Amino acid sequence: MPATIRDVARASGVHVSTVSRTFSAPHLVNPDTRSRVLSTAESLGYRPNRAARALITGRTHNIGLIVADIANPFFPPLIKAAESQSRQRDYHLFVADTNEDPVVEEQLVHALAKQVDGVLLCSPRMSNDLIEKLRKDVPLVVVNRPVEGLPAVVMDIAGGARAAIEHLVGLGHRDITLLGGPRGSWTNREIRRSATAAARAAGATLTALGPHQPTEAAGQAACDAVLATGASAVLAYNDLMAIGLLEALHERGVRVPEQLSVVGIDDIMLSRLVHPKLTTVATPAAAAGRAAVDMLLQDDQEHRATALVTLQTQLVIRDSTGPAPVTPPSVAADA
Amino acid sequence: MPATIRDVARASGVHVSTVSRTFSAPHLVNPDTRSRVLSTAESLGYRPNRAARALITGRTHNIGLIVADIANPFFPPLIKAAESQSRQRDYHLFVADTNEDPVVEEQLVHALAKQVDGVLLCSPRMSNDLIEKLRKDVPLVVVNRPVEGLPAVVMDIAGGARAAIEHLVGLGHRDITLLGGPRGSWTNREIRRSATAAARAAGATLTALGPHQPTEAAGQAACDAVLATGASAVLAYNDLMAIGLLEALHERGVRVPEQLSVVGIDDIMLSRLVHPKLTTVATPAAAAGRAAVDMLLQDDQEHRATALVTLQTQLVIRDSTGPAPVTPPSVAADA
DNA sequence: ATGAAAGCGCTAACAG
DNA sequence: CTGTTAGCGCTTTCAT
Repeated sequence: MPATIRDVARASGVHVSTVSRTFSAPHLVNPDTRSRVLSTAESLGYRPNRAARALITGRTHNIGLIVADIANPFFPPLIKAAESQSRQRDYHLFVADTNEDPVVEEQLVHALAKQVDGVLLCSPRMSNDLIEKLRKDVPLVVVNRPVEGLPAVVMDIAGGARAAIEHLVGLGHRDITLLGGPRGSWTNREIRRSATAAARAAGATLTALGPHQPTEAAGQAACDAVLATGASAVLAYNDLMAIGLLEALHERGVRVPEQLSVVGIDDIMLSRLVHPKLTTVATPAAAAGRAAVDMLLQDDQEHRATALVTLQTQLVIRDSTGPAPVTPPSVAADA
Repeated sequence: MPATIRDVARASGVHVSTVSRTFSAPHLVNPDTRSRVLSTAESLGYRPNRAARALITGRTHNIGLIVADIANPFFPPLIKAAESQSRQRDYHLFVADTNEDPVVEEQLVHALAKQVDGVLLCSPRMSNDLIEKLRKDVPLVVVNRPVEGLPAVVMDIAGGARAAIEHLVGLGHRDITLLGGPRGSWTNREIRRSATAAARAAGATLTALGPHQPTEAAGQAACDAVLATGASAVLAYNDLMAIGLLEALHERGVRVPEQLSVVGIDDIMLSRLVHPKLTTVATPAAAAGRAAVDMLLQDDQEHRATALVTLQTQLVIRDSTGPAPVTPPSVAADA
């Protein structure tokens, strides 16, 4: 039903190859012919079939984007930016959700491999070994995790976590709890490593909890465990967990930041809308989405293969952090 | 480089058509042959090329999803559900963002048309006429808007708006402001129509403001205009705007709900995390995403063409609504 | 500058 | 049940 290249050829009295060239190599065709072809194509409503083109060129002009959870507020800005950047370069974006499941992650890469020119693997939970294997099937760009010899865009999470710990120590906190994120998350390991080092350097103790799902519910559920540590401050794996914790704290009558200081990571929109406004480490999700697309589409294969882009993070101090209390919060809560 | 059907045929000593059948009509091939083919396919890492298949079958097994703004918290749950439902039925999902621009909307439908078996048009801003035209190019399912003769899934926004107004009237509010949403939104028109009727029926006045972008910033910016109406209650186009309004109100020292009651629509995750927790009309975004995919993939063309699925909404009363004050808020704010 | 012909990977009759 | 053949819509040599 839709017009094909043949219809256009017939209607404009040239051969299909000329029509083809008109679209894929316009400079190789006589201006007059070109405009004639173009106008009949226009009038027939002809649009090249990308799938057919892909069959022969090997380039689909599609990109796959795989995320752990579309509904996790960290991802939409990243997805939006990646989509926008893709389309600007005349690519379409497949979006797929793994539900935090590494097995689904692998299936998705395989399923998309033939239909895309590359896959953006965001915050993958699968092993590095598996990533190494999958890259044989399809060009990969990894987001939120460095992988040896593979293009990746990461954020300076270590710097962010350090800044957060230093901020807390500066406020007099000496016992800090780390509310850990999901198993398999590079970001989680990075936070832990960096926060531990920063705490030690400052003579503070850091108690790590987890692993946890990176959700508000998990943050809420971890409240008692957090209080049990007796710490006066918490650094959470992400804002969602921090916000869940904030809620549970509110229910239990623990005042933030008077009794307990809370720091998140990500700076999702929510963070400045909750009460108290969340102190957090801002991560440039949109920039990461754009950068990942750019890396994938970069012509220079050599350069791309080894590139590691690191995006800066920034501590945003709001109202959920304050001076360390004299009395630890678990005791205060009992009072 | 990747194995083709031909490689598999050669390696398993059968013809390509047999391999093809093994995958697309397994019951037509001898069990022994089948398992042999399957295992060599497995060992070669063969996966059917969907694009090539699409070329001949005419079915891509892809679906397009077009939304106004991926980062608008209303959409991620819808996208997630649509993606999950699609994949369960062995379809992949293209996601595209129009930035609330009707022109981009049209371009996207065209751009995706050849690559998908259908497009889910979510909260379209384009005209009905244009939708009618586009349906000639590709099967369409419209979400959040009924279109004559086209499959659509809508929410009972009218019922929700009525419930909201009745809730406010029941609290003694007599002057209500409607904080309008974007031009071109069917939902916006529906809210306005229904809220107006409900207010009239209850002997209350309703002042409509707008159009506005459906964003938090717009809600914030509209604060003064809202106060200027002298109303004691506000129904906003969506939660995002309501939350923006809440913020601005807080800055101006107007207490919610003591001085002004605020109701949102959507029940995004944010709504129960802001302070005060937002009273809102819950809309089933995830169910809509699933339903839309189901409708698109429904075998029965006849039935599909005329189907209109209406999903129920529900008023969720939280803390942003309360009894009408004696003194209107604009005066109180001045005091 | 344009035409002719081959073929990308696959499916779909049609034979056998 | 399996092989043969044709061709989906397009690009790309290779001629002309």
